[in-house]
Amino acid sequence: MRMTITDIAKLANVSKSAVSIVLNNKTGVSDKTRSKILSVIKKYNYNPNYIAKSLAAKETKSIGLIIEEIDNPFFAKVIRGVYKACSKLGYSVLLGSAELSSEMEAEIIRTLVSKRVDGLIIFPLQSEAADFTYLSNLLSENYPLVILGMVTNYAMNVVDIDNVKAAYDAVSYLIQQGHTKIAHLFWEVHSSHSMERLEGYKQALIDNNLPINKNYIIPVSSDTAGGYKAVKELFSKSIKHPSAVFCYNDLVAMGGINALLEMGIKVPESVSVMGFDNIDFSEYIKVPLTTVHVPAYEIGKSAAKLLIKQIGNSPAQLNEKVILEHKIIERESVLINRT
Amino acid sequence: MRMTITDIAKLANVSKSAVSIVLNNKTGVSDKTRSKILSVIKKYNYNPNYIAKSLAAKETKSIGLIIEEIDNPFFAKVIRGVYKACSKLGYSVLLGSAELSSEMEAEIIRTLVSKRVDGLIIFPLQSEAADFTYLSNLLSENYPLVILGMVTNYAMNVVDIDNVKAAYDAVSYLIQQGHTKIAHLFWEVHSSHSMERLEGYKQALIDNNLPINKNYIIPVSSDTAGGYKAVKELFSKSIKHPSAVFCYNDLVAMGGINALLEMGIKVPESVSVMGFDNIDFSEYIKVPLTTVHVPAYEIGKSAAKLLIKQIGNSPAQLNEKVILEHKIIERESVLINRT
DNA sequence: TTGAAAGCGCTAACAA
DNA sequence: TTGTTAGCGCTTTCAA
Repeated sequence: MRMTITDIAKLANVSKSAVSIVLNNKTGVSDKTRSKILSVIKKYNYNPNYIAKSLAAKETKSIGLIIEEIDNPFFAKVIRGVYKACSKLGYSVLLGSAELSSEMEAEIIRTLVSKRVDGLIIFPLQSEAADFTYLSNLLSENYPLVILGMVTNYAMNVVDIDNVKAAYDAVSYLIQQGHTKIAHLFWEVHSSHSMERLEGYKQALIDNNLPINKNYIIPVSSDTAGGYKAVKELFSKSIKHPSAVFCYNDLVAMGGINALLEMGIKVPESVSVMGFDNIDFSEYIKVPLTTVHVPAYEIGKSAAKLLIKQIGNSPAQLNEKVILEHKIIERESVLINRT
Repeated sequence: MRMTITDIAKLANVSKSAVSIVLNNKTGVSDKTRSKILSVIKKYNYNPNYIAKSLAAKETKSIGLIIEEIDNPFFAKVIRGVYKACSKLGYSVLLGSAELSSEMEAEIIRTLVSKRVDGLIIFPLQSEAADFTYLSNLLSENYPLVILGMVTNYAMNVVDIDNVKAAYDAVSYLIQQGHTKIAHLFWEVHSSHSMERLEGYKQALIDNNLPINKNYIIPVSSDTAGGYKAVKELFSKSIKHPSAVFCYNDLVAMGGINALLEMGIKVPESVSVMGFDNIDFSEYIKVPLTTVHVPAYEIGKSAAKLLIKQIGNSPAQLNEKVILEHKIIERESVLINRT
């Protein structure tokens, strides 16, 4: 059987509390006792039961991280950032992947809360049905929470970029390069990122007195297949083709470029495509991607730091917004206006 | 304050044990009692404390997953597979990323064991110093364990492909295409994958009566930067240049191709390059990658299933090997021999 | 079918 | 500075 604190106490001829004090690096025992206990611990390679400690101390030093798809490079970076900050600050991370289902998301939250994570970082999905009721429960309990996206109507801690602005900047950039017919492949899932990027797209068009063409606003899944399919359809329709397409993310853009190339349409000579996220691979693809850089790793780190700060922060519920900077990365998928 | 099982018991006028039975879907209460308890639980939206349950029941329904780099697409896929299988079987996953440090790895194992995960899936790093002593501890405790790689001298559960064979096949393929001067960019970290792929490379050369040229065996970091750097150096040396390079993984291959292209060397016309892993992006890059497919997602899933099976499996310690199939994926980075 | 009680391995008052 | 004791919120015998 595994050793317990009681065993150690007996072996060292001290009380459990003395061992507990030593284990937690607190003051209250003499140096002699401490070193005696320490040596027993080392000798038997004693590894404290954190479950028992968690129950007694009412904290688990674990947080939950809920994202959509683990193997999406954007989320992978976020996860890494969260993990990095957490491990530095002594927290473990329990992973949750909702895979685009908000019921799943609610379910995951339930089990993680049940497992008493000290706080939660959530990339929120907004379905018409579910909305944020499950989040508002947590909020009303004062559960430490950081959201990776904007949420209206609730005061929450958020860490994100300004997606509206970023999309606005991206589309404005396209307009500056002389484009007037710009399509947008937006993420079909009703999420804050999806909606905000769409909004930024529209706003840029409006501010530049360009018409909003419904045929140019196309819902896609957020992966290469989504971009591929949408572009194939769009460019085989007998409508006036756009000269540029602004994509929800780099994956969509990659799929789109492949479709274009396959149809014999040159990128960027015939049509420009703009991505979003600046994932690691965006510079290695056939046409290195012009995109907007989203500091995913930093988002993860900031979120974790903010969360842990809030966990420490007495019962106070923060309402802090951390908005990180985005940046247009010029590569080769958008034709530069040389006029 | 949060509700406890005692609260629910009082509210429903029953004993704690009755509530416990209902909570765990066991038999031993009448339907009437059960539904009464259920309604109270629902009414108050009671969420059991899994920490307390874990302490009493001596299982956490969590497993630990320790890999090297979260945002490496190969590991991301493995993580996804593990997560998928675990969530289906009612387990949570605690993430650990060792970031190439075997001290880190040992440390992570320690905390995860302390948090009493029911089992561990580990992609093992082998440093000369640390070796597997920390694993053998777990083994001697009969700790449920699955290793994502081969380990000699210890009987362990492993899930992996046959890396020696896969590398052998890859290099043989290159030889079939007429290559005789084949370089290998191998992962500088002393891991089973690294060593086995190197071995397969050598064996293929030997079996085909080709010399092993030390100048052609180059240690690299396992990312694009590593491949880029190594190729730049190799092809600026005044030695006979290889006509093909077999890379530790796709990332290395991508970096290598970029270096080649930058130097004005055509891929595959002048030099062929072969990857390993078949990550999602390998088909989207400038020269779509010929590579060996590693079923990362399935590896993750199998590992999780095997682990959970072992967790259930009384005190028995298995020594099961699950070797998944690899497969050469022909794309465009290796020139096909048309003779 | 029910309930009482002991115990899981810790922490944290409180006394000594 | 030490040790004793009462929980933390569950599960699980064991009687009733």
